[in-house]
Amino acid sequence: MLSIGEFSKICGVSAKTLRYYDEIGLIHPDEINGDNGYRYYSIGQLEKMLWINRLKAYQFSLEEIGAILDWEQDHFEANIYNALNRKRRGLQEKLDAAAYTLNQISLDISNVEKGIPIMSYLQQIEVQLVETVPMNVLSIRLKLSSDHYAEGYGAYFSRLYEKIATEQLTLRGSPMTIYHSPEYNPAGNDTEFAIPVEEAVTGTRDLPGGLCAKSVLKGSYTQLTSVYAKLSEWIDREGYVLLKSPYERYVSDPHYTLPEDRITEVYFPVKKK
Amino acid sequence: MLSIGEFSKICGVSAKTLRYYDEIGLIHPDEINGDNGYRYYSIGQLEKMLWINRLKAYQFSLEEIGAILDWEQDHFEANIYNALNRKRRGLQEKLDAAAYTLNQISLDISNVEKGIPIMSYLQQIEVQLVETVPMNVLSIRLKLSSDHYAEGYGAYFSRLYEKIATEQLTLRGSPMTIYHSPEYNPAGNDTEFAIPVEEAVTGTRDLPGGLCAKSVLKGSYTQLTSVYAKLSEWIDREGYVLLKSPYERYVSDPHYTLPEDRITEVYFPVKKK
DNA sequence: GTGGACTTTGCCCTAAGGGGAAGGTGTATA
DNA sequence: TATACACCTTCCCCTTAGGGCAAAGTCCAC
Repeated sequence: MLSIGEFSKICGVSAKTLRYYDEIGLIHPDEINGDNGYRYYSIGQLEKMLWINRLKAYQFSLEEIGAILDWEQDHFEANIYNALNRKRRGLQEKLDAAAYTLNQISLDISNVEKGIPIMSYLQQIEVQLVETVPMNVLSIRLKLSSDHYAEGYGAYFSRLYEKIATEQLTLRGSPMTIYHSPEYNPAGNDTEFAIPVEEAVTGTRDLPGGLCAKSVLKGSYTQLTSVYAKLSEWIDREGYVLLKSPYERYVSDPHYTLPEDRITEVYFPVKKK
Repeated sequence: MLSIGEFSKICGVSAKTLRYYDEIGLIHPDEINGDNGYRYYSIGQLEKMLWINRLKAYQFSLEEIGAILDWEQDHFEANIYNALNRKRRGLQEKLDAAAYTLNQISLDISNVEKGIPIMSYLQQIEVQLVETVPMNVLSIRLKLSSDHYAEGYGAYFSRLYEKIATEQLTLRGSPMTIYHSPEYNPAGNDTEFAIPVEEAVTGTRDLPGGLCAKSVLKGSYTQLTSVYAKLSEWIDREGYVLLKSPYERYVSDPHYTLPEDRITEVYFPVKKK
């Protein structure tokens, strides 16, 4: 039997952590001295602890790890296979995001080297005043959390496209999303996915036209808030006022376009103050 | 002026977060209504908020961001240049670690596909019983936190090598570290860096030889705890007992060897029970 | 027998907000 | 003008995965 200190040293896990894992039921010492409460771990528990460490390295939460350890033997292989694959996809996404961030920070650094102020890219965003025409759109409106936004984009637009295909409707433009939420909420925003179509059928509604401040974003969606800020600043400076929910028009399909090549139009419906 | 909800929507930051940033002094609303406490943000504050968002994306902590916002104009460029470069290095390291983890998980997945149990790699670790000879070692012993371990390795061994060079000592083997801590502690472990030399001078000590259980690790140091576990299991099964602190011998220099090609020997000084 | 090393529980703390309650306020509409 | 409802406020508790520290008890080697 190994004392908590010995077990700790062999596994590279602090004694505090081992007590915590005992508390949450992840790994209980094989034996606890009834008199003094001293924890004693068996040699055989080392492998379990290594397994926990490995799962931790794969960024499973302790709760997930607890569930994995509880899995029965019979479906273990299929379960772990699925869990590892899911986690791999998640890690890959994080890796891609990190690579993107790294690229961004490198651009900022080279700008600083050239003496270009970091936030000066805002000045490059151009705003025009346009008159949009009314449209008939097929749409779904729902609360969507921002971290599921990418999936949602695919899921809901493809549902709309499916309907357009099966009901043989006539496509009239690029897909759009309209943001109805009064404030930004990471847990879920009131979002409407819409695609312009010719026919007025159930599920379609009229999207009124009118005066809009418009900007075109070339690049990743992470830059969208900058465009929003720029548009807000512009309508304020030019004496306009936001009339209703902003919307975006996706000129390039994100499924077939690299983030840096995407073109997105942002519309702020406005009127003169 | 923008209400907290409007400001929130434009910046993509929740109202809750804005109140929190107000509380910690990161960004105060330009105006607060004295009667009802309503927060009102100016259009001009949008750019500051975008800047904060950008720094957050670069994984600066809110505390760091607060400090950056407080920097005076005169040294701003040099300061931000250094800060961004530091952060870039940090992100790159995280990226590399994530890539390594991703590779590991992929290996595990392919093992599961082949029906090989994930933890079966432990069976591949071989243990031998060896008799080590006494050595004279030049050493430094100190508390070293595990996240500074890699730097420490470089710093302390190079200090030892420098002394060997300046005092013209005779090298007698690969560098080693001896782990004296009774338990693993992420905040700092009692670690001794040692290099065998011929001459007994100040700063050297005798490293007694004796019976050892020994394993050779080929690969990244992240696998070290597995070797420790295997050695512990082995000495228990074979009826030995750990006599004193384990130590490692770095056969390949990590500066010139890729993680997957490194060779490290792990010694557990033992005696028959 | 004693000293020092080891272990126990208990309490508070972390970063960056999220959730929800209770209550006050602004404004569009009937 | 009354009202409904959307919006805003503060307050309090909760989250992850433990770390730090204190007070007290215990083990083992000399």
